[in-house]
Amino acid sequence: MHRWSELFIPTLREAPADAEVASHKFLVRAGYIRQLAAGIYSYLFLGQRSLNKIISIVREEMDKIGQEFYLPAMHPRELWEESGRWKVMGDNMFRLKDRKGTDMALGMTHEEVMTSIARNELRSYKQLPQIWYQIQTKFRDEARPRSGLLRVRQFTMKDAYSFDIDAAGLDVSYLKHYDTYCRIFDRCGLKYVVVEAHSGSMGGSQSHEFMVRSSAGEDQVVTCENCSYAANLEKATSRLAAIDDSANGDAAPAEVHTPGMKTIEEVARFLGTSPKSNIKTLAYMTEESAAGSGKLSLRPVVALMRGDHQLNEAKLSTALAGKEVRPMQEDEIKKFFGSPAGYLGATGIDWAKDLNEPARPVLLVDKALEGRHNLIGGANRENYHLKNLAPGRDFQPTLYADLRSVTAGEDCPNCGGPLRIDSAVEVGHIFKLGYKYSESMGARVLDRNGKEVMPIMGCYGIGMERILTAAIEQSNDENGFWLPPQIAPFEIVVTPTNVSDDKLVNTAQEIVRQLETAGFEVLLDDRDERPGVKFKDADLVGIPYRVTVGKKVTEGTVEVVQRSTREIRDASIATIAEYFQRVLRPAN
RNA sequence: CGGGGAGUGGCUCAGCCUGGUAGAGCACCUGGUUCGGGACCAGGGGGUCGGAGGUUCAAAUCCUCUCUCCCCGACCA
Repeated sequence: MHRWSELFIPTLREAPADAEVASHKFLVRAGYIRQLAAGIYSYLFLGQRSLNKIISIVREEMDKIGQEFYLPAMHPRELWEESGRWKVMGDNMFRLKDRKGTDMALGMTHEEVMTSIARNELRSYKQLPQIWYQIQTKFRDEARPRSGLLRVRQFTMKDAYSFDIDAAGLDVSYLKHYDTYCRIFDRCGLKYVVVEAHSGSMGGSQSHEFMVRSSAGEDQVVTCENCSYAANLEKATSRLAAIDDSANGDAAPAEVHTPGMKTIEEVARFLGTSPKSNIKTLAYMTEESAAGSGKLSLRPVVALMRGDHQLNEAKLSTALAGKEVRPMQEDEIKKFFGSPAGYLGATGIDWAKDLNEPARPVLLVDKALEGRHNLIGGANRENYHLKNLAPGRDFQPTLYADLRSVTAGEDCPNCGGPLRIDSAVEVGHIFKLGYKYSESMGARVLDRNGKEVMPIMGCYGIGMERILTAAIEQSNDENGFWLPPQIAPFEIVVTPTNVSDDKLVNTAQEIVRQLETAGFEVLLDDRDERPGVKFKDADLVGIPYRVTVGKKVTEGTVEVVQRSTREIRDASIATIAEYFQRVLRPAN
C-alpha cells in the first residue's frame, strides 16, 4: 500500500521563480522533478512512476513491430567521422576524452551505432526487413535549454531504425511506425495531430511529426478547418488568390525616384500601389568549405518574395538542397548590389542558371511571383526603384521555389478552407532516411539476384518526457494538472479527511485494499494534515481521481471526484471497485 | 553567440539607490487547540547574502572580474 505519509512527494505551494510554462511549474510544484543544471533534471518518485508507465506503453506497442535493443550512450569518435557527423553536430554534441586521450561523444541519436550493427551483420535480403529500437538516454548540448522538460540536454528517447531492401519495403516500415505511433499517443491520452514535416538537410523523401497543440510548443502547425490537411509551418503551403497585373500592359522597366523610401510599405504608399505588387529582395550568403582545401568560399543567394509575404528559412534551405545561409552583411550588400539595402533588386546581375554552377550567385524567386508582371522592385541605386518588372523577362531566376511562410486564414491547398496556425509540442517524428547512412558507413546486402545493394533506412523517434510534458500542457488549470490514468503515477488518491478518526482511516485502508486487489494503482493520503491541504495537493499532483473518505462513511458512502471536471459523485464503499471498473476499465 | 533579467534559510520575496554587520510569509521541529478546500497560539532550528578580488574603520549594499540560472533571438537529428 502506497502511503503518502511515508513517501517523498515534495509539493510546493509556489512555483520556482524560474519556471515559466505551465508544465514546468507544475512538474516542480507537484514534486515530479528537480533541476540539477540547465536542461538537466532529476525525476523523483511521481515523475519516474509516470515516465515508467509511458515507457511501458511505448515498449508494448513497439514490441508488436520491432525488436528492442539497448545501445551504448558513449561512442567513439571514428564512428561519427564515418557518417560525417562528428563535425556536422558541432557544439550540440557532448564530447569527452578517455584516459588514453581518445575522443568520445555522448550519443545524441543512434543512426551510426545501429548502422554499424547492420553493416557488420546483415548480409542478405532474406534478413530484411528489420526494425530495431531502443529506449535510451540521449545527450544534446542544446544552445538554449528551456521550458522545463520541453527542451533539455539529457532525455529519454525511444528511437527506432528500419532496414529494408527497397523503397517499397521502407514504405511498409514507415507505415507500421505511423500506425504504431498513433496507437501509442492514443493510449497515452494525448490529443495530437500528425503533420507533414520538413524533411531537413538530408533530403529524405517523407517525414511526419506527431504534434500536441500547446502555447508552450516550439513548433508551428498549420491545419485546415475543413479537411485533414496538416503540415509543419516549415513545410505548409496555401492557395493564393490570383492577382491581375494587366493594368499597365507590358511596359518596359522604368526607374522611379523614391527618395528615402526603404521599406515595402513606404514604397507602396509612396507609389500608390499595394505591397502585393512589390518585390521583397532578401540577400543571403552560403558558406561552403571548398573540397580538399577546407577554405571557406562564399556565395551570394538572393531570394525574392512578394512584398507582403514572409520568407521561410527552412524552405529556403530546402530549395538550396540543404545548404545553410546567413544574412548578407552590410558591406557585402553594397559590394554585390552596388547599392545600400532598401533599394536592392535582381536586375543587371548575371545569375546562375542552376544550382550546380558554383561560381555565380543564385537567385531564388518565390512561386507567388512566377508569371507576375508590372511589379516594383529595387533599382540597385540609392533612392530609386524600378516599376513594370516581370520575373523571367527582366531577370532570370536560377529557380522558382516555394519560399513563403503560410499565414493564418489563408486558403488550404487541398480544399480551399481556412488554415489555422497553432503552436505545438513535437512528441514524435518519423522519417524516411534513405541511403545516407547505408552509403556513408558501407552497409550492403545481396539482393535476390546476388547483387550488392544498400539497405534503405528509416528512423523514428519519440521523446518520453515530452509525452508527459504535453499531457500536462493539455490538461491543467490554476490548481494543478490531471494526467490520463494510463500515464498518471497513480490512478486514484484516497483521502481520509481526518486521520485522527480511526473509522475514517480504517475505511480508507479497506477501500485501498479493495481497489488494489482489483488492479488499480492507488495512493493513500494518510498524512495528518487538514483536509484542505490534502485536497489542494490531490488537485496538484496529476492523479485523475480522488476518493474522499469523510462523514458519509456512516452511510456506507464515499465521494469520488473527477479531477478534470471537478465532478463529485457518491459511491458505495461496498462496490467501490466495481465503480472504478466502470470508470477506468470500461472495455472489460 | 547577441540582447534582457535574476542570484539573500527548502520555496516566494524585502533589504541594496543613501555602507553600520540580515528580515517577512510559507515550509520545518516541539507543545497545545483545531479538522470538508493550503488553520491558530506559544516556543524553536536553519542563511559563507552565488564566488573571487578591491575600496572602507566597517560591504548583502559601492567598484572590478567571474560563475550560475531564467527569458527573447540565433541555433536545433
